[in-house]
Amino acid sequence: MIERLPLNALRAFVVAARHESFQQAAAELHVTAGAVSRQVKELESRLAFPVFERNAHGVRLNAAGRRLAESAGAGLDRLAEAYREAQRLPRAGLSISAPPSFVQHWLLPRLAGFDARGEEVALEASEVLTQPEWDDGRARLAIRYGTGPWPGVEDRPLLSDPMFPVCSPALLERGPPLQEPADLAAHTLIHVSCTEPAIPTWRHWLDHVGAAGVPAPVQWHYSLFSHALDQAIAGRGVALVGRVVAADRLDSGVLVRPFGERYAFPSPFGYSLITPAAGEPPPLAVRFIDWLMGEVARFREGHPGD
Amino acid sequence: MIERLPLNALRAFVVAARHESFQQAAAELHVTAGAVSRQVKELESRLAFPVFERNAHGVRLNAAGRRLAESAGAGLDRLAEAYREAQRLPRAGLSISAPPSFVQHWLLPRLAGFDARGEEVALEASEVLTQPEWDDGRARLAIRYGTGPWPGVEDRPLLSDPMFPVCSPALLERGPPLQEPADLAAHTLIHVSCTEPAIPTWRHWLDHVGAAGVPAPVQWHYSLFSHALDQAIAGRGVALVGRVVAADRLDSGVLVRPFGERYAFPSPFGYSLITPAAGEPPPLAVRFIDWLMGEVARFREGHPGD
DNA sequence: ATCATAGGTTGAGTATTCCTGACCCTCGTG
DNA sequence: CACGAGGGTCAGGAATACTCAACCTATGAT
Repeated sequence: MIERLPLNALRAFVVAARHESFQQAAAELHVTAGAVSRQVKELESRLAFPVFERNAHGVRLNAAGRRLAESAGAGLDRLAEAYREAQRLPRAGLSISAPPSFVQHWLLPRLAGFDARGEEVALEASEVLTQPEWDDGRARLAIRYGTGPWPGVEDRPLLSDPMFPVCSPALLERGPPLQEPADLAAHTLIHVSCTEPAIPTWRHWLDHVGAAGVPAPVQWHYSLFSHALDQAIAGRGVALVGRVVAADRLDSGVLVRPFGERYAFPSPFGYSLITPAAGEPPPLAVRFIDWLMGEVARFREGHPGD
Repeated sequence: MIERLPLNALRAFVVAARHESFQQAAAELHVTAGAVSRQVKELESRLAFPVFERNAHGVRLNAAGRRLAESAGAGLDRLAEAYREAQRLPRAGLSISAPPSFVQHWLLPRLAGFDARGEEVALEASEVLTQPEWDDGRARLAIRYGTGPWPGVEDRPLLSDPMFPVCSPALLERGPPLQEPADLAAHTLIHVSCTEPAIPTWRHWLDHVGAAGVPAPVQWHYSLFSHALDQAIAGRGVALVGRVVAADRLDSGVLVRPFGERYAFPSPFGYSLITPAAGEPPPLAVRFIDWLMGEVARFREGHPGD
């Protein structure tokens, strides 16, 4: 009988039954209300009886629908619990979650120096600036960009992240003069935006360097530092970025700081290593953390700024 | 979490786990072993760990797989039970299961005479010659073609079904002579086959009429009397059929009995009305049975042969 | 050593299912 | 009358599931 179960229709129904709303069920299932409507219709067709009473302002379970929702819901909950438990099973390997630009511009270039000794390491680029809700059984670490603190987890600050303008050498040489902050008014400004939480903007930076009266409309907004860096390298403007992701590009010369070491904004945002508050980290995680701390120390030596 | 469950993969896995065989799971699920293999692979990919140990001669659950199979299986069983219970809920209407040819050639032409009074009647053509396993909550009747008895249900014989040859009038007039059974050797024979149970064949008929020595290779086999009747009407040969489904065509003259009323084979197969052994039939079912018995009586009057 | 068989795997393509977007409906409210 | 809310459905597209065929390994028979 299992083979004949209309599983997708039953799931849509159970969620719709719980809400007594196709709209809310759709939101929970990440589909449109039309999709829920169809699935419920399909179920009613197979059962040859309705499960909802319908009227213009919504649906309500009928008696048969309620019975089915209760028992089918129990089955689905059991199934979900089984799956969740399986996901939490401990397994070999390491799972690391870190901001995409950090991964690309800081972690990956150094990661070759870490010897996983044949164990599986999963590197997950994650744009969220919140602490992760780990849901698999792999040993897990997260590197997060934010202001901290990070409640409920073990929080180890890695690197502070002062912010400053960067641009391509060509723009500096051939573009409008760029010697003082006021000169930025004649340039295209590139910014990395994030509204929640609000990372520092050009406005913050200008206020900090005493150029509060300088108008500085930003023409370009990007959600990733990677993209802002790429556009700056391409000469399309001056980007306000953090030193961690910019360091290698500055070292290599494809980006320059137009005002030299001056005018760094001491951003409250920085990178932290987050680990679960409880439990003994497995050896692979311990080795990774040791390696990471060594790289962080090396970076600090080569780029004073904390 | 329910929205993220890979339901189809979990179902394939649970069945494969029960059998510890993708082949057997495939058979139960009515798919190919390749489909089961893919679903299990998909599940393992999402969980990031294997659930089976594999070798060349088959699969075996590993410990993690066993745990998941047990709890997920419980969830699916719960879901299946909920669905089954819903299917069994009593509902208005009547469900009638009957052989396709009987429906087409006997029941439908008469059914206009039955007043359902606005209630829903579901007529299900069913080729199976076994007693039905009713699985929905509608009041249910079945008409079955067979030899009986039908254990565990209430069995009411309706019509016996002597078998005899029929052909088109044109074939009789213009074809090879067809006056005695031996003449059949010069004709194309049409037969309705069913191996389980074995309904009477031309061989049985010839033996019965004392023509055991007459060779009679059957050129055409059909699984439905409908098709055999149609081919006979089209003049493509002589069909051995039962009187119940042939009656209307004989009455209308599009088919004739080449040997007249002679040589009817008293087949042990006949039509029976089957109802559940327990429970009080609802009024609609009672009315339908009364109507059916009336039609059966009328048929018997017009076509002596019991 | 070769061949046949069994069970599982996978590439490529097709079939089926599921979903979306847009437009429609009824009902209630202002 | 207009608007909003919630559900229903057509038509088309996206995603998933499946099939078929060819492949693999291991085992047993010759």
